[in-house]
Amino acid sequence: LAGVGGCVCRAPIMDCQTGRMIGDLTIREMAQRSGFSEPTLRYYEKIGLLGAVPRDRDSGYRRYDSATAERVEALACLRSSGMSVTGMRRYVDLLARPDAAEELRQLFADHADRLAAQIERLQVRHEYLSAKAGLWDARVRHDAEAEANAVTRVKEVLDRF
Amino acid sequence: LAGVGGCVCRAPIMDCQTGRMIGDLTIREMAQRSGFSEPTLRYYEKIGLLGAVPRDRDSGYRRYDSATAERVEALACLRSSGMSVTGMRRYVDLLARPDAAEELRQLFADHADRLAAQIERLQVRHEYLSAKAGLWDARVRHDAEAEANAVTRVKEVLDRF
DNA sequence: TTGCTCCTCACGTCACGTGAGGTGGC
DNA sequence: TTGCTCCTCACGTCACGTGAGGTGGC
Repeated sequence: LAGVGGCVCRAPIMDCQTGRMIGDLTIREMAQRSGFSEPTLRYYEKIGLLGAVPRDRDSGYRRYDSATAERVEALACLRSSGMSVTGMRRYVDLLARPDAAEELRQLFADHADRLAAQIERLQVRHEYLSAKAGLWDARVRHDAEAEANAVTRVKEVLDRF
Repeated sequence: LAGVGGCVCRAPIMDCQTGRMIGDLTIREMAQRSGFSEPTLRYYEKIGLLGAVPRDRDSGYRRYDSATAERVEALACLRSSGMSVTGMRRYVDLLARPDAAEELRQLFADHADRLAAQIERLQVRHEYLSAKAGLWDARVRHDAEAEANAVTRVKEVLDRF
């Protein structure tokens, strides 16, 4: 993609080298970008979360265009904030409705809040893990004072759960 | 528990009102503290992750003492940083060995790093979700300028994945 | 020919969730 | 008696993962 330069048009354009539309992604690329595995992408398509994913004329292979890729990335954010597949299906259904802007706003705002709360919990857990690492480090070094301090630190973190 | 006050001893002591050892937790309390569901706690016990959970003499109900509760909380931190059940079993096995301090230090340090990386990714996803909420908010308000700004913001966040 | 990526379809797996049927103290 | 929490055990479910068997361009 780098070095193509000079193209300022927005319409899809063919890459002379690969014959693929520039910007379209293979399933492997889509998996890496989104964090979903390849089987998961096929699974989501099968159960109707992605609609019709475009295919390469010749090979029949999936080609994720920018619209599909955008949807996949939105789903990845919702999934990683703890939304179930049922919840994602609800999102996709809303997208198909022309009058659902307010519901969509609400859905994203809710999930942003949920994710923020989850991040806070994970930060406490992170402090716990590093306190535990410190504790075992003190034990490895046979440093009784550091161990006592680490024990105190672990207990303090536990109280924050 | 509040109002018991005045007790500075460390040994378990019986609560006159409930007949339970002070500090011991029911399965419901353990579930709330750890974030695991009750079935999950029973499941983990069944597959050997918790060893022998103490039982109430009379009722036969589970009573999570402080040692068990500490283990459950450690497992909760490892689980929420993405460790599999197999990984948690490895942790439990290390705990049983007297010479595994270095491995345990490494295990916690690794998982602290992993969790830190995960938190960073989630923060980007959070920005994406709130940018999307802003986008749909602009659409609800029919504010074309805000919508254009929101589109830009969403694209900027996407580039950070 | 080898190696690589992709395909479909069926079955397997992981980590629980649920529900039936039952107990024991206020 | 009712309501509440807890129990065991079997089966169900969710969200994929894996593996067999096959294709198509370098």
